[in-house]
Amino acid sequence: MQQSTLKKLSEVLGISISTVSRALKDHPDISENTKTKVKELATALEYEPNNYAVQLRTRQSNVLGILVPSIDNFFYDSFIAAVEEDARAHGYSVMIMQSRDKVQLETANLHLFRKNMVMGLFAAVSIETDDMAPFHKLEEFKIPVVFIDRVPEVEGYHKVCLADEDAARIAAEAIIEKKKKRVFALFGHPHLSISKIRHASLTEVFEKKSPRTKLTSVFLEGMAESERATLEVLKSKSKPDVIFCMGDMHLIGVMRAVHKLKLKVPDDIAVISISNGFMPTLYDPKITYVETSGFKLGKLAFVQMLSCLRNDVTPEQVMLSSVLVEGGSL
Amino acid sequence: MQQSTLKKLSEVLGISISTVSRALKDHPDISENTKTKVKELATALEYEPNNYAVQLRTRQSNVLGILVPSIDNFFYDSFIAAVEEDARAHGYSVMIMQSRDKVQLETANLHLFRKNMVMGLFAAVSIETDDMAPFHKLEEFKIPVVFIDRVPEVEGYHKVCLADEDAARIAAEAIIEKKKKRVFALFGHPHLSISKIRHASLTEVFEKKSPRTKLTSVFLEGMAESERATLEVLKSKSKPDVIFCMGDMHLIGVMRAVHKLKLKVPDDIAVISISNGFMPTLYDPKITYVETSGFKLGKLAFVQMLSCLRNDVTPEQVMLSSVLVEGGSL
DNA sequence: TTTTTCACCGCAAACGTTGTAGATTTATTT
DNA sequence: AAATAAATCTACAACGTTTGCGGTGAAAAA
Repeated sequence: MQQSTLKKLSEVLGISISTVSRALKDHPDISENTKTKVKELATALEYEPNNYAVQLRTRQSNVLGILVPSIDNFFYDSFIAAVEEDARAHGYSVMIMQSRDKVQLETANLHLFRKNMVMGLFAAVSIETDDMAPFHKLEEFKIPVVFIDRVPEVEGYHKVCLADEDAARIAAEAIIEKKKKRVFALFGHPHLSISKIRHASLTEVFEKKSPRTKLTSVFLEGMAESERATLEVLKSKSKPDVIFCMGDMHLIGVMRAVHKLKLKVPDDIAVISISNGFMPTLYDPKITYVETSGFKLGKLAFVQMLSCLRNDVTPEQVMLSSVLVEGGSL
Repeated sequence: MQQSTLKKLSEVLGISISTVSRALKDHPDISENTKTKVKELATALEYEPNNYAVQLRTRQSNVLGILVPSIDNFFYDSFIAAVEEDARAHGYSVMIMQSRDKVQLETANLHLFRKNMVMGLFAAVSIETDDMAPFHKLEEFKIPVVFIDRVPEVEGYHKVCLADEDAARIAAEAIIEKKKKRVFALFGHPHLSISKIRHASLTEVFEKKSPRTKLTSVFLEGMAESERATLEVLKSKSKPDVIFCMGDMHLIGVMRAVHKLKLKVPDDIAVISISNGFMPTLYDPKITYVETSGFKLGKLAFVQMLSCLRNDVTPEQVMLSSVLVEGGSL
């Protein structure tokens, strides 16, 4: 089975290729008569413009890139789902790549994005990322980059992120409200701004509003580490009365530790997390969390991308506000 | 900033475009001398072949399509992660689309895949899918389709799926082993072969090996439905002593119901599930499950795809065997 | 010396599309 | 009727690659 091409259509109708092309695009130069004839044949022969030829000619790929640490992640997959949905609706395709938190893979993927001439890129930086040069390279090629969630700390980039400061503040205030005094807080990799900001905000709120609260912070990745650290601290004599989790992975680890020690939530130990919203509902009682929706972030990032593509003047940074969802674990 | 092209390289070196092209591909016609000169300049000028031009010329897109009901799904996202990984390693890109379980979207996406000339497609059919014609269309264009997980029931397709029959059998035998007598089993949409097969297998094992077991089966989608149904049956007088869940979503719903009624697992009620392996570890005690790894399925599907692409003779259907992972909920 | 052989390289035609500029026909004006 | 204007269409050259085939020069064989 062969592809239909403009040439084929033109041969059948006995008119030139350019006329066919224009007829299909409703060019004013073409008479209504031939337009309808062309269009009819086009649908009959299931003509589809060859994307690759179009792109070669117009240098418009209509592909958007998404670079995330990993696809199989509660937060990023809902982000992707959101972007994919909107992209499709606007005639874009998406090309997804994973950095697996390796800067080497990240660079390789950026390279691929450039090679495939994506028209724009959504990116969450890897943990290892230090040098922004590979990203700059894209901008040299006029490919706008919108950073999401894990954004670079320095200025000069488009960023769409969660209101990290806010989220941590809300959590801190909820903890203070409940008169908890010994907080154990788990954060992600200290290299990420997202961790730093949340940590700084949490610390600050306690210092200002409840200076007598004892806050112990740890920075670690993944659920296994979180479980280990939590077990340790829960068995120590300065046992906390509330645990704050920066993300789902921390929460899972924490809850495993809590289960292992047969502690009751929230009586023996209170728990609060920042989360996409799914994980917290799996426990009993449901975990109280500050919502940070990947889906909403995707929607927001997409409008930002659109205005970048249109070369609109855009705010450099937009934030997605957060809200406290009470579960019963605090 | 401009793209480097063969033309540019050829102009700098004062040789023809074709020589440059061949030099970069180690064509035997080209002398070592010019080869090295060309290659050096190419790296210096960061030459990258224009994908779209290559594809236009060679009609090889090196893109593989993945069509799943949704990306934000424990099973499919690990499947995607696996395929993406292997694809990248073999020089393919992947293009991911979601059917959202709507046949209309599915068809539209198949169309897009064709338009983008993917070289092969991994597909899990939507719940609504009845007519296989849109898939046939792809094969008319010589695009091999490898169905995964949710595969069509009829013959004549490449299928890579979980050993559904096996998985259900293993679960049934585990239940019999524990001398449970009143089974409440939740399955997915009755339209999907995956539901039918698992249901048939479970039923058969009980009939053969433990005819006195009372099995109540329901077919429903999603966690809310599962929760509702479970609550109902747990409150009824013929309360089951074990609940079988066909998938993670069922499990979550079931566990919510169990939590609501403050039942103890496994003493008040035992639970067993078929799962990717992540969800079951979140509960306390961990849920006993029959493992069905999306990641492994992805790896398996990829080799199947490779042999399809090579036009090897291939088994029509390959299965991924399952294994019981004991948690403590049974 | 002439012929053959080879290693090396260039020409030119595709792939399917779009845009510019010009060609043809038809309608309108003088 | 001739000249101008408008409507409709066509030719052609790109975009960057790949590839069959033909051409060059020099070395090897005659």
